[in-house]
Amino acid sequence: MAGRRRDEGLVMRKGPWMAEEDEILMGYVKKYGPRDWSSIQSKGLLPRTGKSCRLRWVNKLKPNLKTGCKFSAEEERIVIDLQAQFGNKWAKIATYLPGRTDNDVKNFWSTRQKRLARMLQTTPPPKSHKHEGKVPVLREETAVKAPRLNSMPQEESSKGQSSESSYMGNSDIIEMVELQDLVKKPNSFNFETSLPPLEYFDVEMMEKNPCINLPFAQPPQMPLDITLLQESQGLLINGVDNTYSLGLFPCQEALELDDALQLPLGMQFSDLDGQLGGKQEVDSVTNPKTYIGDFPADMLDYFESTPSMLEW
DNA sequence: AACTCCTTCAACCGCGGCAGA
DNA sequence: TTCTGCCGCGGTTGAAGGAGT
Repeated sequence: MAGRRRDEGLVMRKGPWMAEEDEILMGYVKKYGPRDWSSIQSKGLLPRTGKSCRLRWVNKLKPNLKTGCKFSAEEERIVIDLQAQFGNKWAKIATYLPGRTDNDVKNFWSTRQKRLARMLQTTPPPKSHKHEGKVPVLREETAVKAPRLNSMPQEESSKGQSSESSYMGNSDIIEMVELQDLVKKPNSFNFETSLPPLEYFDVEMMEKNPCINLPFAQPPQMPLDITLLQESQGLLINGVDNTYSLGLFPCQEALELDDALQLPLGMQFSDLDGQLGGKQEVDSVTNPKTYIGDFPADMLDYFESTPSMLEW
């Protein structure tokens, strides 16, 4: 749908970029650097607005972009942490993710939010199951401490927060809502105010096992009885409760987690393996040697490059 | 195979901030 | 001080492709 429009007397092209246009734009940036975008238009090099050229460069042509590469677990964790801290400041968040653009982060986040919202609305009740009605969920009796990323600039963390994500605020504390309240009012909760931050749900695990993390889709019939020790609350943010993390755990942590989580009815952390979809997770948990190898390859890129590499 | 629905992502739009005239 | 133009950001849209039926 490469439409055209009149812009200041010139016919401006819109829509998908052609390879020739990319080449011209690359040539311009190579010669003049990524600036003065409007002069590309005024010089008649491309029938595109300066904005469009800049966007194309930033999102697709810039070197070292991880285009077409899914977000790794580590990147996902970083986005979650930073979104909690900065709110929807995608450009700022993207600076912590080498090779990712604000558009990438934004799209990733909205996709994730949609998935979460969908699951929270449509999760079917679990079929016949030996733990039916005894759903392990987190009970938010205490506020969960949310540690900051070590790399967080102090100057940033002392600043005011974005409007919609103030729960990390200056107190450094996420105030989780009382689960009982959610259970009482399954149809009246408000995404903005009533739920624990959506990003703290383990999306992948929830997709595989709707019964595990969704107390409100089907109110449990037994008193909920999982508490988090302070140590595991820290782990919760640092990886244990994050996507993929249950499958990435070395065995020692897994054993400790059994104790920390106080799973109901004699259930052990390792019992979750079956619910997590199979042997691969079991191996990952019980065999520390597979621990590192299970990380997505591109996660390591995070440690290999720095934001400065992307700067001109 | 055909159709529908869903997900992903590239690209556009509108707005606000900033700098220079 | 005001105006103007440019840049960057966040929100939104729509096409393309995949998944499901």
